[in-house]
Amino acid sequence: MAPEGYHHGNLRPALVQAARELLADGRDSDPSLREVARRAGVSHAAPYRHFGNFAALREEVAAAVMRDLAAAIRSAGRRAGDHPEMALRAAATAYLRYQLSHPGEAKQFIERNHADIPADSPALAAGEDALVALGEILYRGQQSGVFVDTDIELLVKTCWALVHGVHMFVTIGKYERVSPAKASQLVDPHLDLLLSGIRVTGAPPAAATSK
Amino acid sequence: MAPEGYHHGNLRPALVQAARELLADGRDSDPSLREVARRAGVSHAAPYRHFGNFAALREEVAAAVMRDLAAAIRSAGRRAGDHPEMALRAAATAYLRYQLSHPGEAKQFIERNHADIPADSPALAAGEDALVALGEILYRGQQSGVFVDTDIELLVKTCWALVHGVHMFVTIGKYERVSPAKASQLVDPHLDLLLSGIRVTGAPPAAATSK
DNA sequence: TGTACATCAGTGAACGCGCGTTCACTGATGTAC
DNA sequence: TGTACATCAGTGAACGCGCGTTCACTGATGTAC
Repeated sequence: MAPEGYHHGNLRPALVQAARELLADGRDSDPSLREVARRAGVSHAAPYRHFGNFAALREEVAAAVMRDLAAAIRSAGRRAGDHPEMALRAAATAYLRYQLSHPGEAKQFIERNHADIPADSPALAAGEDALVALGEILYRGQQSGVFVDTDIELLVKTCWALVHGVHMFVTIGKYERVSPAKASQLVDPHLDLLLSGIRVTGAPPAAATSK
Repeated sequence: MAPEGYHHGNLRPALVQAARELLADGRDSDPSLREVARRAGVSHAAPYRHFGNFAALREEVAAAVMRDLAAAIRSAGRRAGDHPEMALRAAATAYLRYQLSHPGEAKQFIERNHADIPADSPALAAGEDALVALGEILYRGQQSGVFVDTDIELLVKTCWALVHGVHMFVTIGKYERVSPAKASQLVDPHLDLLLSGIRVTGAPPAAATSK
């Protein structure tokens, strides 16, 4: 991959890549700077030639991961064709497929408190972009009368929550870990439910007063 | 709270309580054994009188938290009355209200990989109980024809994912953190959507063939 | 083409830190007489 | 009621560890002449 020797030549991206691999390996905790350096085959002081501190390295990892995730969602939606429902399914599947293909990589960055992240963070922007990509699909669906005409933010968050939750059930072991190619098999039944609703058609909504 | 002096007299539960408070305080990371002991006003060797190691203390914390969460969900569903939809709303609200009242407490235990937990773990059982409580509500709704008659596991996971996701949006700052009393205001719009579906009634489902 | 030298990406030792755990101890408690 | 003593919940010092960061260094690279 990269030339060996005293001068690595390509250390900065190699460190980011090493960190991503470690995230995938270690199911739980964050890799340390020293682990990342070890993985990249370099002394633990070497990263300081390329990053001011470990936080900067982590931030670059976050940005790379979130950009990849956002791109996966966006391009899946694009490839899916004109029907908004198919695009939604494709985007949802792309999210889960990314998570399955890159286990442990994105989770912590998706769930980071935005208040802890500088407003100009590329990772934050990429995360926002992923939501926007989903939002565009849903908005298109609203415009063409396929999706209900409620608050688009509510719609986006509902869909995101659903897919995020499906993956969570995989990570905690309540869904069997399937190959990324089969991501849609996990997601589709949930989407069916969300698309058509869980209340039986014709059944009366609950009275707003109770208790 | 507990008698002061050389002998604490009530240290075991005090340590669990201290750990829970630290989870709520520290937005992100786990408290250490030494932090917990400090918080309880005791030397860092004292916990070893009551727990074999730190993992055992953490496990007891997990069990206490998950039991409280499960109880909150179950009792809310019970209090909500006969209509399954109201019970579902109550349970969902109870989940979110618990998370808002005890910020940071439950998250990591909910998301723990079950494979890492001994099968006889009380924390695991309590987490399972929370899902069962939700499942009972949904099952009752199916029996009385209010909820669609699909796989109950799918129904449970869909609802859980939704509510879990709503809370995630709070923790990452994409929903304003409201007081626990207002939990239902956050959850209800999402439930409305899930109950009635996001596909416009009468709009044709997407063709199964695309691309 | 060959040499001198500046640049700078790497090294490895050292720092101070907080961690989980152990251990010999101390002192409060409560029971036996 | 008072004393002797066993129990055991606490203490504080010590351990070895991995961490992020710093620093003086070394050696590869590439440019100037």
